[in-house]
Amino acid sequence: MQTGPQPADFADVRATNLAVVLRHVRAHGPVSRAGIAAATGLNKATVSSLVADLIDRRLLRETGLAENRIGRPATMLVLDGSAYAAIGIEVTGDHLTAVAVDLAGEQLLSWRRAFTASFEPGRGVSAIASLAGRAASRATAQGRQVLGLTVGVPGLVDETGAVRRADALGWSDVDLRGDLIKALRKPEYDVAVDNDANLAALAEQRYGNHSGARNLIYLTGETGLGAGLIVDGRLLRGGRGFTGEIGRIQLHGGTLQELAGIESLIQRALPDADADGPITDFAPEIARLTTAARAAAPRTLDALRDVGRHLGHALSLLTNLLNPETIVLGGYFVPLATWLIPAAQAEMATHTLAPDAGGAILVPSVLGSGAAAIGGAARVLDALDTGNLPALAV
Amino acid sequence: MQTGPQPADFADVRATNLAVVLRHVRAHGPVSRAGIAAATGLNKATVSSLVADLIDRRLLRETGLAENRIGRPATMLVLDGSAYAAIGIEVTGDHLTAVAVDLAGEQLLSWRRAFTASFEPGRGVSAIASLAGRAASRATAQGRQVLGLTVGVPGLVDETGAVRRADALGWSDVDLRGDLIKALRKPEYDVAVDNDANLAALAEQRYGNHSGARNLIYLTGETGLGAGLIVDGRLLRGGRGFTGEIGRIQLHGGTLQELAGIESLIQRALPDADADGPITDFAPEIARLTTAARAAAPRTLDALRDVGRHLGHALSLLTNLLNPETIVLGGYFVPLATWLIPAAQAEMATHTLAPDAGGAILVPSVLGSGAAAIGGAARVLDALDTGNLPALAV
DNA sequence: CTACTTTGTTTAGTCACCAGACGAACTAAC
DNA sequence: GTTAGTTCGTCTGGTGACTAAACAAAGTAG
Repeated sequence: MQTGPQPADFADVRATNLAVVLRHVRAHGPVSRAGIAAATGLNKATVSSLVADLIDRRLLRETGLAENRIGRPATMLVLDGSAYAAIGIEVTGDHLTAVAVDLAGEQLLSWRRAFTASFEPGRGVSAIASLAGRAASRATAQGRQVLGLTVGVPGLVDETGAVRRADALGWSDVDLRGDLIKALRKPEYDVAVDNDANLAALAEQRYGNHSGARNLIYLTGETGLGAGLIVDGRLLRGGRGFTGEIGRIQLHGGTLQELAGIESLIQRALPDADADGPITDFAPEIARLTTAARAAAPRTLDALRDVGRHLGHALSLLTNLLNPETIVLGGYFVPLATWLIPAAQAEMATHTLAPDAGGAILVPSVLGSGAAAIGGAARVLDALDTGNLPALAV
Repeated sequence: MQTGPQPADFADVRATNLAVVLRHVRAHGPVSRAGIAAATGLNKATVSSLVADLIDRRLLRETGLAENRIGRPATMLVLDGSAYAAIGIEVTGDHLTAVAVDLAGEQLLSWRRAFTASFEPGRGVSAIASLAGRAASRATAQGRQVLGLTVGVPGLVDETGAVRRADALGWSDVDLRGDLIKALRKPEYDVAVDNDANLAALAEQRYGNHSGARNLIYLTGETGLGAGLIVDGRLLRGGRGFTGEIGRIQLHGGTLQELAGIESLIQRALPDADADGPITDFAPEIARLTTAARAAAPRTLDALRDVGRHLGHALSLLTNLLNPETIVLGGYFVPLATWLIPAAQAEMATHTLAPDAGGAILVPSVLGSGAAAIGGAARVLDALDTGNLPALAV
């Protein structure tokens, strides 16, 4: 039970146990009521009552199938993904990604469109709201109730959902959550705004190769460099909500953003990088970079090794401070992981304990470029896992 | 309510609400039953029942005093510290500190004795057990029930209470908790072992000048250099429990331990420091150091400024990653804080956001040298605050 | 067809909380 | 001094959620 100042009552017991059953079914495939009772320690009668409630809420479904052992056959229960949807939107300097996910983890839609932050937040907010509105309409048209929307932004987001500072977008002090709620005309679903690295970490925890890890760090490799920190099973937020600002940390030679950011990497790894003006679209540059790396171009390999070392140094700091089990590289680091990871691991090994004594393993993300968007949906679905169920449909 | 796999039942509701009442009385001085009900939202009848239970358990006490407002006078309730005691022991390279604290925060005893780790853990364990046993006897002789014992060790302690590695003691793989339980002949009270920085952070959170802070970092300045990290109200433990190993982090020029550890500071700040052999007792050296600093000896001031800068650099990393509100300097850093803090703050200011935008304030500890011992007792008492009450006395 | 096994529901009981009534104890005012 | 008003804390009855145990349901084994 929680340590909070709030007292508990029956509703809390019910919510907790509903969540226990829901999580158990999600984690342990098709199960019978009796199986749930045996595994959770709840009484059979209680499980029956809880399951009936969850079926009413269209969160569980009976599969007609019976098991073929001795005794009365069991009616198996599985997650019913079909009634609800959660929407996540990721904002970067050059595009928006929207995804909708159902409870069973099915991806209902995955949209990507160009986006220009353009130093004028008003239009940016309109574009985000428009995309969110269309995603919600699509989900509704498919007969699904939208449970919530989370927008991931590369920058500092405070606890009220306001963007205090987002260099990659040129924004500061934009009440994104408030403006979105206005633009969406007070939707009945939940609206939240969070840092992109935080959401990507949640996505990895729920859907990644190392899902369920209680200690996981996600390192974004988008325009900015940020970290989402999950320690002891919880996402760290800190005093103002500004955790994981790893790009800002000072190493010998500059900040990590300067030493190992994507822009710096491109400029050092590609001999003919455009010297004039900022890069507006990174994807083709990264493609050229991987080609050059595969061709073993010395300058490219040197730059990748160098960036890997700096990342490794920064990750050794994180490892000494937070003792994670898993570190996931995301964004543009994923296609480059083959070259970055060995250098980073070598650097980490010299400054931290060995993996068998509490060190961390370093892996590339398998979630693709929209990790933060998926994480936005995951944040919404996580609410169900903690007992915050949708009201009964009438 | 918790997200754990455990289902909830009535006992949990009761425990949660008992803890709510207990915490409220501890935080808000003498209160009446009606006052508790109004503040917590619990029903008056429920509060009466909870209070009766807590009085039976000798955790609360009625003060005969009545308030002088209109209406029926209230019978005020306060914490009853007299029935229980919690014991904390801090182990360092050269001494043991034992404290016993009651529920109301009264320090019942504070012992300090010499200790030699001597590369032979067996005798060290005996010495700790002997001290713990005598502290427990003393508390029992005063009519108090001992609720638990926590031993703080400068080093890596895993989740089972085994010391995996403690350089300052020359220990590795010592099952300290198991050995203590054996040596104390399976005491009926709870025995735990934890990292000294973790416990000191708990002590600051419960008893320090910034008590109640939800985001607080404690930096030890004993033989080793470690950090206790409290983020979002919880102490971070990480995958193996090895968080806060800040001495091990690599900065330009060496590890933080090498750059800003007490030994390094003494050797650089005192021109005539013993060059031969390790320093066995730091206290007199620190005293000489403060004298030299007050006399504005250039070499001393330079060394302090330098160490302050390195600490500031390391703390800027922590601040960017964890966004704490408060950072507390402990151990031998406390008498030197006057000279260390300005340099550290200047360094932090250049690498982090300004305090008004989410930065951290840096202060010396006010708890004295036995902070980890006090924290050991605090860990025991924290169990009460989360509903883990002692069984009813018969 | 009978015995056995396992599932899931039903019934009765307990426990903790809540709302509202009520007695207790005191102040204020006439 | 009596009466009204206020606040405190307890008491009573009611509700919701869990549990244990009995039981009906639906199969297998022989």
